[in-house]
Parts: sequence; C-alpha cells; structure tokens
Amino acid sequence: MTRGPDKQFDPDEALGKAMQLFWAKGYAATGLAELQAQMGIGRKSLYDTFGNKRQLFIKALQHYADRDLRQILSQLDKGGSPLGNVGRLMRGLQEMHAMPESAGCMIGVSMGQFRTDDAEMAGILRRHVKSIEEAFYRAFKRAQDAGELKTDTNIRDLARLFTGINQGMALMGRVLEAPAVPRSIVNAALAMLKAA
Amino acid sequence: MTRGPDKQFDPDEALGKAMQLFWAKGYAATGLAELQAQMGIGRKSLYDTFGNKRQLFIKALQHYADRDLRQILSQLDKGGSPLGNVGRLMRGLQEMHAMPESAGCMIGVSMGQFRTDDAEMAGILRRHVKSIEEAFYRAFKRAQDAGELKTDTNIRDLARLFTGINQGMALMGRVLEAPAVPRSIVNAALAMLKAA
DNA sequence: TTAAACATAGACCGATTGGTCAAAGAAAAG
DNA sequence: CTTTTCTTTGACCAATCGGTCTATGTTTAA
Repeated sequence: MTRGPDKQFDPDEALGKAMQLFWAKGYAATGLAELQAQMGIGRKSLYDTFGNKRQLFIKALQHYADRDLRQILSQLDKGGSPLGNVGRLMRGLQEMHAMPESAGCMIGVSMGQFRTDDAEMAGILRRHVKSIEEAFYRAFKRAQDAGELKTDTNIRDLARLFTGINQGMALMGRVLEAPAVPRSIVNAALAMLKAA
Repeated sequence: MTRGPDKQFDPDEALGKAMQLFWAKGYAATGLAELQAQMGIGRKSLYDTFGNKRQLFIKALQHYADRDLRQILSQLDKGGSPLGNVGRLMRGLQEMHAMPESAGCMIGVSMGQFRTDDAEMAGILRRHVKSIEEAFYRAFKRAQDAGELKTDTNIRDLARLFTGINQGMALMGRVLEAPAVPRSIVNAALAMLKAA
C-alpha cells in the first residue's frame, strides 16, 4: 500500500481559525472565501478535510466546547470550597465579557442563529448547554453537601439559573462599552448566592 | 401641487412581517426575496418605503421595541406590589420562552449577530438593553421604597442581573424541547429575590 | 383632459454565494 | 525510475445575493 504526502497544514489549528470567525460573525455572515483566507488553506482542502460549510461549523462548535468551554468549566470541579470555585469562575467570566472585543459564548451566539426547526443543530446546542448546567450542578451539589447551601435550596433550578445568567452576560458583552454591566450582574448573582 | 396614489399596503403591517423574519432567522440569513414574499410587496416598494436591507432591519428592531417589548415591560410599571409585578412578568416570560416555536428576544438575537465593531448597531442595541434595565430598575426602586427589598440591596446591580437572566432564558428558549429549563430559571430567580 | 406625482410589477445588474472539478505537484512503495 | 496515492491550486459552476431601473399603471390637482 502506498501513501501520498501529508497535509501541509494543521487541521486543528485551521479549525481554531474557523471557530474564531464563526464565533465573532456568526454562521450565515461568514463566507467560504473569508474562511479559507483566515484558515490559510485552499477550497478543496477545506472540503476534503471538514466536509461542507455546515459540517465545518459543527466541528468548530465542538472545538469550542472541547477547548475553551471545557477549560473554563474545569474551574468548577477543583478542590476547596465549591462556592468559592463558582465565585472565581463568575469573576473570571465577568472580566472576560467586559473586554471590548469580547465575542460572548459561542454556544449562545449559535443559539441566536438556529432554532428548534433545525433539529440537528438544536440538539447539538442543547447538549452543550446541558453540559454547562451539569458543571454548575455538580458544584452546587458539593456545596450543599458541604453545608455552603441550605438543604432546601433547589440546586437543579440554581444550576439552570446560573447557566442562563452566564448566557445573558456573555451575549450583552458583545455590545457593551463599559465593564459596569458584567460587574453588576456578577455582584448581584454572588450576593444572592450567599443567601441561598 | 399634485399627489399620486396611496400605498396599496400598510407599511406598519409589512414592517411587522419583516420583523418576524429577522427575529426568527437573523439578519444575514434573511434574504430580500424572502422578505418581499412575506411582506407581500414588490422590491421597489420595499426600497422606497424602508431604504435598504440594513435600514429595514433597524426599523424592524425599533418596531419590536415599540410594540412587543414595550407591551411586555409595561407590566412592571403597574400599580400594586412592585415585586408582584416582577413575578408576574417573569412567569409570563417563562411561559413565552417555553413555547416550542419561541424565537427568544429580538434584541438578544440581534446582539448575537452584531458586535462592538459595528458602532451604529451596537449603539442601538445598547439603548434597547438599557431600556429593559431601566424598567427593572424602576420596579426595584419602588419595591425598595415600599419595603419589599432590603435597604442595602444594590438595585442597580439587581436590575442588570434580571436583564441578563431574561436575555439568557430567551436565548435558550430558541433551542429547548421542554418547559423545564425556563421554569427552573424563574423559580430560582424569584426565590433569590425573596431573600434580597 | 391633461399633466405632474406617486406606486406598482418585474426585468435586470454585477458581485458574491456555497460547492465542484480537472490538472499539476509531491511523497512513499515497488 | 515508475507508479500509486494523496494534496494543492485555482479555475469554474449555477444560484443567489443586495440593489437599481425602466416601463406601466393609478390617482389627484389643475
């Protein structure tokens, strides 16, 4: 069996570039020409490696979930005080989304561009959102077990609320001019958490 | 001075149709052909009446803010218990976004498609988000004056948090399959509010 | 009844869209 | 070397994009 030459580009790196574009501009507003320019590869290589535009987007979304999102949420599973972890995570996200060039959360941005009638995409996005909820749930569960939350607090509800808060904050961060709003959101969220 | 014939269509009604399309599909994914089909008017009439696609979108967004959004937020300025108003508003939004065909909030959807680098659009969206924040702020101010909130609760922070919560819930509603998540979010938000 | 001012429908425009294909090049196995 | 398998380049495609424009009403004021 003979083998041809290896790829001249790193598929993972190229996928990262595609992710950045889709993340910042959205699916429909990002063209193939722009993609192949940013990725630094030819049209044929793009299609051979990633399929079509939609499949490339799905892979870029998965890339986001596997790298950026996973790294962020891993803070919740660290040792020490669970609520302390939640607080540090929220403060980090607050700073992130206060940056003027913030593009928000790619999951959230994508939810604004697809809907239930696109069953495949909706399912993918639902799974990713669920993974955020589960990360919060694990942290709140440990917090409750450690006595940091009241025993009658519904931590499933709480996990979903914090997922929603972060999606909202991330979305607004795309358009904000000052760091005041993310700061307020996290201030209020953590203040409420103290009493929960 | 002579005058020609009146328009054969109702501009406000046509704008409403355009709004629905932009709302559900987003700016880039909505084509002129689709717009004029849904609006029921010719290409020339569309451009003469609304300008170009971008201006039509901006007018549709304003239409949303003036009608749908304003009607929703007006609940906050009613008489009776301010926190009661907040609760009823949140329960209403919960039901709205739990509907399978929910398209979320058009302001939020739009924030996912434009960013700070589009200064004009970012400014418009910022103004609309601010109007939501202010509606919550007025309600929380009256609640605090009426003793429904502790005097040391930062109601500016609280207003921004609730704006964010609703943006997040609306966004996720576009993709959800069950009413559980919006219900959880509102449950937890109102539970926290009781202790604030 | 004529003329000016409007609205309508739809052909038409260059540019760009996502996607395909053929030709050339490069590396490894024989 | 030759052959085979792979990649790359970039030309090319039909379809659609947002936008313009002409021709044809249609209404009202003179």
